[in-house]
Amino acid sequence: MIAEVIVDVANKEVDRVFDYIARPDTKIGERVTVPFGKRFIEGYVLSLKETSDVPQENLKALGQAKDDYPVILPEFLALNKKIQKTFHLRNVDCMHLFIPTQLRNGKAKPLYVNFIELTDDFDDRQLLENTRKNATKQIELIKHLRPDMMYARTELNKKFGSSNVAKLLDLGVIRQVASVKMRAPFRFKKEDKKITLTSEQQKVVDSILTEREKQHLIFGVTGSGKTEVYMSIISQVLSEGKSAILLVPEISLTPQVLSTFTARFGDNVAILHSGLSDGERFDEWQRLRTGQAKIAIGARSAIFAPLENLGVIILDEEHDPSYKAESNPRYITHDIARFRAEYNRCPVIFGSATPSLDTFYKAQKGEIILHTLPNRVNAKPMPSISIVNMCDEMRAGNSGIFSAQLLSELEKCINEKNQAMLFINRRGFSSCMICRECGYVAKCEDCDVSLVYHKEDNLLKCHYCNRRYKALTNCPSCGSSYIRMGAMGTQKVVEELRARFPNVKVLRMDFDTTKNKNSLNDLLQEFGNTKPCILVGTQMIAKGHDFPSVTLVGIMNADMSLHFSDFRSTERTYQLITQVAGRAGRAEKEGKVILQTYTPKHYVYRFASNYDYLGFYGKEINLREVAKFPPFSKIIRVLVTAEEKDEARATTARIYSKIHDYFFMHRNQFLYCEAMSSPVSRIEKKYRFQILCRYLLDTEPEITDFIYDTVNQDKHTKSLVFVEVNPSNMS
DNA sequence: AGCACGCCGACT
DNA sequence: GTCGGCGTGCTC
Repeated sequence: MIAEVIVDVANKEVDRVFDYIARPDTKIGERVTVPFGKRFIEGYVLSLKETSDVPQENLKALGQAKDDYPVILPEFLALNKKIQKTFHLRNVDCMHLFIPTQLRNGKAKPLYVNFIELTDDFDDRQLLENTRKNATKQIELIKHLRPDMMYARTELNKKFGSSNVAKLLDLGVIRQVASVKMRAPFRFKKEDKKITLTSEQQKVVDSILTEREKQHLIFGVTGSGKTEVYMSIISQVLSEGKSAILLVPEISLTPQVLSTFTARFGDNVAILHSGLSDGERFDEWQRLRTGQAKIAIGARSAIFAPLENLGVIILDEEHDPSYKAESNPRYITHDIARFRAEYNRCPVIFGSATPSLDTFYKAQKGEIILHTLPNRVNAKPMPSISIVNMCDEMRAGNSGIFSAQLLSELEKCINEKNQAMLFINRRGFSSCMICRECGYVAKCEDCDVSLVYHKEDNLLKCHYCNRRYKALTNCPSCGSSYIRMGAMGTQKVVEELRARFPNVKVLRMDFDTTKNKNSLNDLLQEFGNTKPCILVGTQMIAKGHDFPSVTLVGIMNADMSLHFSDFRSTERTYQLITQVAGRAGRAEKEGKVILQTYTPKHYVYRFASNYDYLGFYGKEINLREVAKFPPFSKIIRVLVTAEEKDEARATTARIYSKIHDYFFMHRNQFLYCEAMSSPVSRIEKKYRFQILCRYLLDTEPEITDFIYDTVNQDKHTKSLVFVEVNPSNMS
């Protein structure tokens, strides 16, 4: 027998199948050691076959399997091709997605814990003979131990003293057994709480369960009880002996969310997220792999949970950007979910209060079945959103960062001993030009996206067509010289708050203050227990935390994400506002949202403040269609980086000329194709150039493939070349 | 990626 | 004469 093996070498050159003479017991999907050149490396068995095209004398024998069972499930081997093709990933990188890194690094070892039990032939007489009468602790210990029970040695050491335990071990009264312990990161008591669904929720559950082989979108406002729908569907598929995957954005993997699920499903839940230690993560993976746990809950990468016989895959907060892996093995979780669902013939459920335009567009076309939950379970209205025009504030002589209205609401909130959250938009601090008096924002005349200021040549550039404009010193609309790049830090806001409200606790939550594993939870706990209190933070505060005492939410600079030079910026802004607003008035108290902006007339605010998603969608999808942006086109960015500027430029030019030839022959499908220096032209000592293409979707796969092929052919250089599809971060 | 072979400069 | 620079070529 011949085994087809993928070797674990991250290089395009060797990223193909190598044939080896198989062992009789070789299993498909196993991790093996193989002789490769002069050394021994790790590989994965893709398949077995009878004969090889490679001359017999060149074949080497397969080494030993590295694990007790094949680590890669048959499903993943089947999906491998599909994933590779859609995301143009290397074979090895796919394999790495399928198995936990801890296993590869050999870092995950089972945790052995020493247990103590009574020896079999133990009897009371022996006890009395062998222990001194005054050894009270030892006698106590023996009385404590029940036959047929095991006790963790560390516990006994603590209770009775380690010397006493050792003494009894010596005497042979008790003995020690080593046993593998599963490190369970979060365990909550299972409660038999019966959930009752509203008729609306029940209808969604029923209709999804009758259309099992389809994709579904649950479009439900904040508080409409999507979680109950998920749990109900998961219960159903579990009762059929199947398994389930629930994906949530990393940031919302809070103890609150986890306890909801573990309370319902107990040990059947395995949790995969970045906060776990290597050992914990590996154990959770194993519990899934061995069938001890049938529900995987986790962030993006949990889509690769090693579960067989899937009954449902759920992506909660479907619009969340974290579902797109932006670096190294780049993939879109939605697509992987679809592939797995097709393989398992089970439903995929996307859930969101503000679905991404891509997903909602598919729902409109009928590719995805749309379910709507328009009402909140507690029937409370959403908090009111008032829009404050910061230009008016400026003209009225208030050049500070807080509007008069926000200040007075803050005061009121504090006096009533409630809590406030101030949200700061950090996205796109890489500078757009905005007039602080009239709200004018420099935009490209051809593309209707904000221009980006390039410091090195003092120009404004459009990232989508490369058109250049002179940097502005005065506002072209009102003549004011108050035109500048806006960026506001959490720190500054906190300082100003402390100065204005010296007696009020102000907490800061951003990337800096939440680096440690537990600091996020500590911070949230502190916020939960302090009243009154103001929490200042970025994106993070927008998600999933329930604080019943928050009655005021301030959005400091709503524009920032709006004027980011990205065709999705309006969509993002809408989602952010809705999400942040949802933090106010969660319980009995009524909530209020103050939204500060320099461009109050923008349609996104009108729709967002009325919670009118459909209105927003209609307007936005129209604009996308007219301007031929995704989902009506595809944008590809080829990024070239190199230490030497000329090297990078030359590589870019070489690739560009090939793509450009192709572009000329297929003019009708392309919208444009340009080479330029990257917006941030140098990062980490490397010069960056890019080629941007935008094309219609008709003949799409061929163009995409062509671009990837062109890039792949250009090896031999010192440049690194990356291809990105519909990139959202263009620095 | 590694690790070989391979063909040219400064050392005992 | 030899040790060693890293260019290029192969790995079932």
